[in-house]
Amino acid sequence: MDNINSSINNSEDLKKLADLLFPDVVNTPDFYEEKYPYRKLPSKAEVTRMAPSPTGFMHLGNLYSALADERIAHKKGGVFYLRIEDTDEKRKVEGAVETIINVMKYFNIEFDEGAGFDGSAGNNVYGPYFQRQRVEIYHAYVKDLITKGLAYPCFCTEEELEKTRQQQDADKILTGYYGEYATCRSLSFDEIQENIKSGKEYVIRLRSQGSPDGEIIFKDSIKGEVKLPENIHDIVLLKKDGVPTYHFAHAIDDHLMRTTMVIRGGEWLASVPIHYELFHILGFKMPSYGHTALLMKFDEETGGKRKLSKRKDPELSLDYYRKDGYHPYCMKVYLLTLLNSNFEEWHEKFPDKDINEFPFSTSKMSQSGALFDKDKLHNICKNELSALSEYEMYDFLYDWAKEHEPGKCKMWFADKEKMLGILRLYMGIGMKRRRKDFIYARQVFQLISYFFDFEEDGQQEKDSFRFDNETVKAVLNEYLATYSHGDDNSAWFNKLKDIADKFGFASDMKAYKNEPEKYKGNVSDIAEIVRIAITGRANTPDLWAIVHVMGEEQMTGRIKEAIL
RNA sequence: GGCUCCAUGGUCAAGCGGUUAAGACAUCGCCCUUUCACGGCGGUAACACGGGUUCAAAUCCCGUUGGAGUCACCA
Repeated sequence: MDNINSSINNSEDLKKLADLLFPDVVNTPDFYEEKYPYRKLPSKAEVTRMAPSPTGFMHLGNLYSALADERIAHKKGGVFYLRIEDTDEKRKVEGAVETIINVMKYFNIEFDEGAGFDGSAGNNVYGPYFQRQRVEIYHAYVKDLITKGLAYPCFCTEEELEKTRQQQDADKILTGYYGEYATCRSLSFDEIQENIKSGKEYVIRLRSQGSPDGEIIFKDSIKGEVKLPENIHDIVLLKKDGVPTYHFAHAIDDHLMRTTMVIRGGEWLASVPIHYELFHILGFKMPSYGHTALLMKFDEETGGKRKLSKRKDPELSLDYYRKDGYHPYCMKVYLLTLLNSNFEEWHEKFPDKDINEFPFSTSKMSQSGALFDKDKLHNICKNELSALSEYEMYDFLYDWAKEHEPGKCKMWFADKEKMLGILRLYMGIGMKRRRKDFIYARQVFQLISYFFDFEEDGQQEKDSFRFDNETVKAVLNEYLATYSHGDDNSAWFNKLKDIADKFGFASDMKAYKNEPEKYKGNVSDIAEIVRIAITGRANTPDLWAIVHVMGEEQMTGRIKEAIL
């Protein structure tokens, strides 16, 4: 250990230093190695994790990579756990952990162990899963590193650091705390003791063993072989409050929790050298890493793609999708199609198979960042929703409405049979082919609103008649006069044809097409008048079916109202 | 700026040295049709650029350009 370039180079002084800094730490790394043994899992099973900081804000990108982690763990009987990276007090938001667990639950992604579990099931043997509750573990390892001369206290203030950074910037050299700029590297034991006695605050830094010319070649399970420079920075291991930085906590935790694969956002790729050095210096085996391409968003301002951002893209928050009532299953299908390029094909080939049976693979993950495409999402929603039964749809809508539109929920669900009828009609159940009108809950209720709040003159804009008032009234009066609720679809439509003939509209489309100038219009115009009167819309599903779902009374009311 | 990753239609993407360069979404047209939707058929639309290597390059190499990420006592 003579290449460590320490001013304190006899092991006795190092031991003294370690005891000075961490007098209360008694456990050694060996203790924890024994306490958290390797997991006994089926071969090829992977241990993955989701490790958010407790800001409580989750966006699509989080779900995207969590889904990858979850699939990888669960496809072969592995473990997927939740660890909370709460080392930064400033980020902490009350209730965030619950939010995270709930959101994940909403999207049907369950953790096997981790934060939020009480341990009664014996599934938290690798805990605690909150990093703030693990400081004694980190301290044990840091103390060990100090004993080995691989870490040291640094008393530099933030101002001093900032100053050298600016100087380095001006000199156009690499910024950071390394080599000759790592001034606290060479402090003697006495100097350190003096500083501590005088109450100076300090952090613990890594004594980096990397060389400026060094290169590491690392195999990323998504990106393939990546060449990166060795880390040479004496990065902070423990902040002045004794809490570890992300990098250090990551190395300790993923090792002790026996994580085998880390799937994380591509923004972490650049810090792999740090993690590489940390794992090696600690004597840990590295898990395999997969850095996902970041989910991008089209930026109106710049006209280009960019990473999803929490601050700028609230509409990509998972809450947004929950509020509008996007079905979690559809979201999952969409994310899966982005995640694995062959998923879409597989899903189409085996529409009845549980999507969890899909052979998910990191090698099929995209290299470049995908742009979030709402059109595609909507298309998937339409397809997936059209495959549900009316009862499944009913439950889904009810659950959503109860939570997000409690005021209208009562009205919508007052008559269960009516609602089921509407759903059958709009989903095309019983028809040769299903309709695909539904995208998300809020949109569904907009679509079917005329069954309910028509009279209340809702926000819904009504389509206007394309014929003069007189004609409209005459047609509607005739419609009412001849209407008989017992008519079947074709009898009903024949009456519409009769009305057409009576008022100079063509009842025969062919005849109309041949000589359009001979008529005022055709049956479809008659149907349109009736349709607008009843629904307020020029476009709806089959009118006869609508009338029979809403009932004669409501229909008659609508017509009369239109005649007024 | 340094380092790193990425580059096929508007979007997501197949492609692994020889293809008429798939497919999906979007878009447009036609058909079906009382409107809408569904469905069917068809169209527009791509290998960023420049050099190599090779009989042959979207595919391999180098450069350029472009995009993205990252350079904290944040994760």
